[in-house]
Amino acid sequence: MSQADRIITQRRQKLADLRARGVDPFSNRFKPDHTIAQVIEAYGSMSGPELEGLNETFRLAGRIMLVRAFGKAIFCHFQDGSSRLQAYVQRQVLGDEAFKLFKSLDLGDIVGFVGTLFRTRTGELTLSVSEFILLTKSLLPLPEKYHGLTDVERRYRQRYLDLIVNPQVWQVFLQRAAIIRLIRQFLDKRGFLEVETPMMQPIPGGATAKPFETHHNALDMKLYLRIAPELYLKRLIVGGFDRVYEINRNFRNEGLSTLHNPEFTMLEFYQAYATYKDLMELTEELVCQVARELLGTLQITYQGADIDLTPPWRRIDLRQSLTEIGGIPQEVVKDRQALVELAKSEGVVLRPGEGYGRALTKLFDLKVEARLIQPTFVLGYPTETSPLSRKSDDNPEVVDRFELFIAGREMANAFSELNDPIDQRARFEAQLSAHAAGDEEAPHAVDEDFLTALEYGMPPAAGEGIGIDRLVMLLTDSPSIRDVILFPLLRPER
RNA sequence: GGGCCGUUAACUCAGUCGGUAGAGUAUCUGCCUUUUAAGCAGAGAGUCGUUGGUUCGAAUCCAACACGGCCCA
Repeated sequence: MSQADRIITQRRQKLADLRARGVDPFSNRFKPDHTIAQVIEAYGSMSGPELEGLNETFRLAGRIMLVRAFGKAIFCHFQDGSSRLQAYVQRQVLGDEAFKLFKSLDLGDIVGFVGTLFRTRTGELTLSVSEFILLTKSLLPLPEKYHGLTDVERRYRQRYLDLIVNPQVWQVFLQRAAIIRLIRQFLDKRGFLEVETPMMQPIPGGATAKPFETHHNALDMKLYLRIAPELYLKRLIVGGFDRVYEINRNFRNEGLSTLHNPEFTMLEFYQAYATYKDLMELTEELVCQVARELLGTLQITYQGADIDLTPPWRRIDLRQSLTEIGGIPQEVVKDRQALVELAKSEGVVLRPGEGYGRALTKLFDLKVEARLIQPTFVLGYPTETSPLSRKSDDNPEVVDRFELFIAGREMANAFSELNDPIDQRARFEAQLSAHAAGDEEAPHAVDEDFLTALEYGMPPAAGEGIGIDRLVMLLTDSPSIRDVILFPLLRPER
């Protein structure tokens, strides 16, 4: 018999023995009156004599993580969802039978304890146990007590195990929740209304990406998981909600990487009577407020790089960045033909209908993006690659748009919204021909209802999307998007 | 899709020139009432990712495949 089978057999035997003795191995008759963190918070600084003078019993519950057993006494550490505490169990106190039962418990079992607080010889706050009750028998052995679980694949596949044995992982997800909470507070305070718009859409719009397809049986219709909420949020701006936001999942049927998960969380918000310039300031304030509240500083370190979030952030024109940062001579950047040739020589594949604009943004991805470590707004995006953005009043070839880069990656994308329905229709139709020419990322149909909404009149507005997962990566110094998503997509095991 | 790396006991990892499997933790047994990855003594525990190939002999060399990681597209 393999060791694994043997351990499972032993534990199942213990389970049967417990039942035979009338002990419920999955009892739910114990209510803790404190969390461990509450106990540490309230009593962690008291001296031994002060603790013993308390004359108070505590009811605590948690999973047994470490055991140091002697002949007639046992020390163990147990943890709940807040922290970890030592318990001291003595035969003299519990009696022979209960002590023997406790000795038969395994690492991983969940137990309720009743006891008083004291300090051990080494000064550790400890619960002196007068009673205990088994709450859940664990049938599988935990990973090693010291190294925890390091196998990256298992950590992602069995996140519950990762969380049990690697408490530092909690921190990231607690911080993730805090970041989202802080963003909500920030936006709520500024009069933004949180809304929920369809995740299943008949025409996937608002971005260029390959969508997931699904099917609704009763209506016998094809639906797509949304690639962005944009077109629905703008309908709400038409409807009169002047400030709206949504924090929710988008789905893109693309590859996986340390920066990409097929479902990811996006904040999108829209503000009537604002421009993309207003949103630059708002973005600075938002990110800085979150960083200050979360970390207490604007000087952060990401994977060894020092990043200073202090505003104002650098603003640079796309073309200028190609020259100043990407090292492409100004004459080449200005020369449409020469730039397209350069892009091709760098391996960029231009599809029918794509030209100078696409070459600009692709060369930016190749030559500039990774080098924008400090927060930088990039401006002057080509109209060709920005089908939902308002054209610049000064130059119709570029749009009123920025992207924000921090730590060499895109963190946000924002623009003044195109609210001219005639222009919008023309741009949709250009996308349609791109789709017909084989571009799977372009929408397959014109969203007529969205155009109808625009025809009723959408007030001038600006909108922005911020990738929450990437923001969380930045603020928690996490190298992979899988470290900030509880259950990242993995290929099934065979 | 391409390149590189990884996959050995339940966990964390060794394994030299190709000679037939090791440690620590965990588990089980015994001793032990202030331990801190407790200690001491003993025992059991393996489809070396899978499939083929080379060889007298493969965890080790070769190939394909699977899953994962990093980088690139």
